[in-house]
Amino acid sequence: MNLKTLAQKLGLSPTTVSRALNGYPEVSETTRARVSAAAKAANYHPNTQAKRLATGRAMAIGHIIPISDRHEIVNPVFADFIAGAGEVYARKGYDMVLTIVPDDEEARAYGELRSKGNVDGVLIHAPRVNDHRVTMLQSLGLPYVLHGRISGIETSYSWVDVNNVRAFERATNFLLDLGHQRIALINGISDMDFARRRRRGYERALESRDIPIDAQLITEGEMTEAQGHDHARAMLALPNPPTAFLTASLLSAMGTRRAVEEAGLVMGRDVSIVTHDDELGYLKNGTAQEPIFTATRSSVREAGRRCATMLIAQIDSGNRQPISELMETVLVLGQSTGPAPSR
Amino acid sequence: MNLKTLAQKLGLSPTTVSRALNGYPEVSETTRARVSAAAKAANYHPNTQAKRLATGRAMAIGHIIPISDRHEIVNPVFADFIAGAGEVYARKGYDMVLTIVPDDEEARAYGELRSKGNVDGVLIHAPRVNDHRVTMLQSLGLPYVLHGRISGIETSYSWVDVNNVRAFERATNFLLDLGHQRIALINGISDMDFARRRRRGYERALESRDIPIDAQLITEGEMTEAQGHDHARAMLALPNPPTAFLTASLLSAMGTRRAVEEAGLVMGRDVSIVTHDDELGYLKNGTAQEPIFTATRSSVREAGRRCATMLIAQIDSGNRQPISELMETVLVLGQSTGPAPSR
DNA sequence: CCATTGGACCAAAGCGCTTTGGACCTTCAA
DNA sequence: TTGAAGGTCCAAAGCGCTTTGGTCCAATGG
Repeated sequence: MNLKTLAQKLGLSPTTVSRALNGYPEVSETTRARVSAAAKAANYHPNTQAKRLATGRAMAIGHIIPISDRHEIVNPVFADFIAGAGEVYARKGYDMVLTIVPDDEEARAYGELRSKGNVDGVLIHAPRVNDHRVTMLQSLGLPYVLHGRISGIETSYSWVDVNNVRAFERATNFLLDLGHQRIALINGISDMDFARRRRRGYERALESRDIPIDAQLITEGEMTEAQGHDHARAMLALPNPPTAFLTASLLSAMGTRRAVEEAGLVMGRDVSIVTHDDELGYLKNGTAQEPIFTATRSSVREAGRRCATMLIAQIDSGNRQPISELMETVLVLGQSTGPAPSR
Repeated sequence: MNLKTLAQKLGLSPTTVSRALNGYPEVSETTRARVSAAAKAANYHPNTQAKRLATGRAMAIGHIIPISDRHEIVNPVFADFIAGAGEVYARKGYDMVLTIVPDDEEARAYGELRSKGNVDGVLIHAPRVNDHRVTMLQSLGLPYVLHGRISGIETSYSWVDVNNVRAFERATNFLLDLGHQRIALINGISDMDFARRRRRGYERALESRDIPIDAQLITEGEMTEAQGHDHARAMLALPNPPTAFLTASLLSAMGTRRAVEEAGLVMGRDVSIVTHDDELGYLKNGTAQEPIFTATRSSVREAGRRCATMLIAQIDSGNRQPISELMETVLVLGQSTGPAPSR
């Protein structure tokens, strides 16, 4: 079933049918009703490719996922982000196009997406410090929104981000207020912009209380359970071990807890843990009422929604003025923190 | 830059340029070389929409992700599967189109995808018992491949699946061989076909040794850390607690371990755990050499690759003959299992 | 020497839609 | 009564590609 046959069946021209279905004013309400009824009855949906070609709009948003041996971007956070963005796309009639690409071909992939014209814009994941993608997209003229920001770049761009500095500054202050002096940071990969910002927040809190920063208490890496465990275990074996941990993800926190318990310590009494919680769908921090870990919380799915909304707004309006949105975290109290143990 | 201007620049007709770039024989090798050089120099890529319209092929595969409050399909397994499939798509020049849809609109979404013509085929995730999607797709005439199978359906269809029955039968036998008699199964949601099959494997092993199946030792649910923990804890509190657990995912296994340790027991000595391990990128079962959990292992990313390969083969060949592929698991030995404790 | 073959190219139609630039008719004000 | 205005519809020209059905010319075989 295509436009032409539908039009014939109705005794109308394709023009009129198209206009009726697309809500143009120059068609009487009675025929519009007739047309939409017939379209529904025939289960007619305009061919996407034809529509795209005619309008010059792909009605699709691209997500490029680099894949490498060293580094996993296909992570739980990504899945939830996608889900959030996808909700918005579906509502707005956009498709989501995912491209998996070896990370050394990422630049080429953006260029191709652009020149082949199969997306109207792209969403940028996991920006790194000094990330080159923004300047590349700028020169390509392809609309984009970043999930995160890029330290050390001067061009302005559109982004949605969590206030990571503030989140980790607050979390650190919270632990300091509980009397902890030896606070460890188990961070994400230092190359990642968000990790850099979290560290800054952590350091800022310590500095403001004149507590020296101990490099031994700061580690970074892929945010897995094993990482949390291994790093925490190593730090707990120090002559002067930390009494509190700040971790960058729930998985790291789970690993940290395991190390704590293996050391014969009790979480929340001997050792406190504060983590960042992305509110992933299948990886919950206890229940909403009773969190296990004290955590800085911010829904990554909601971030996905906002990124998508922002990008579509930019595309639809044709406005290339960079805009941005900073999401604040909440600090939820769980069972993993308590006053620093007295020596 | 489009075909016409490129052709003009070369002093050729669009026909010839198109043919040169698409490898048709009726063009001399010298002009072909000239054309492809010019195309590369001009960074020319044929417009996807136009190509699709002209060829009638979307060069895209759809994945429909239902989303609901009760049930999370946007899970870690999904992300890795997507990554595997996406690798293949990229290599073959296909796009991956993700559609996030409220689960009560899933059927409509398939129909729309079909009639709007934006994909050439779909990959079906997480089939449930008596899943209706296969019959629907059959009647839509849209090529598809299932990741998993559907118990209780008689029509034949194409699928890629892990031999879940065998995997869990072997795992159970392994525990039985170690002397365990009280073996618990912490399963995925019973509505899921894979969960049904795993249970069957578990029960089959027990039956073959005349060990009664104890309903108290079988639970099901979303495969999260919390589920593993809560279910294991409850079972360990039974008057006659299990000495071994079979879990359906690494997260569940981690939760189970936590419950074991909370109970003051030692994993691998007092309580054994065998889990299924999907070899997720960011959620590893220890290292390849030293697994933490004894596990039935099968890469879900590889399954994604095979599904994609199979689907594309079907689409390209036009062959609608159902085909299938059964992947066997390996049973890797970790530190989580040991002989049953003597009373 | 002529008909045939095959190699290299091209004009034009078509994919299914949108959109421009009318056409036709009714209504209304002057 | 007439011209303008407005409402409703349509024919046809694209969008950028592929593909059908050629043309033209050189080579080849009888």
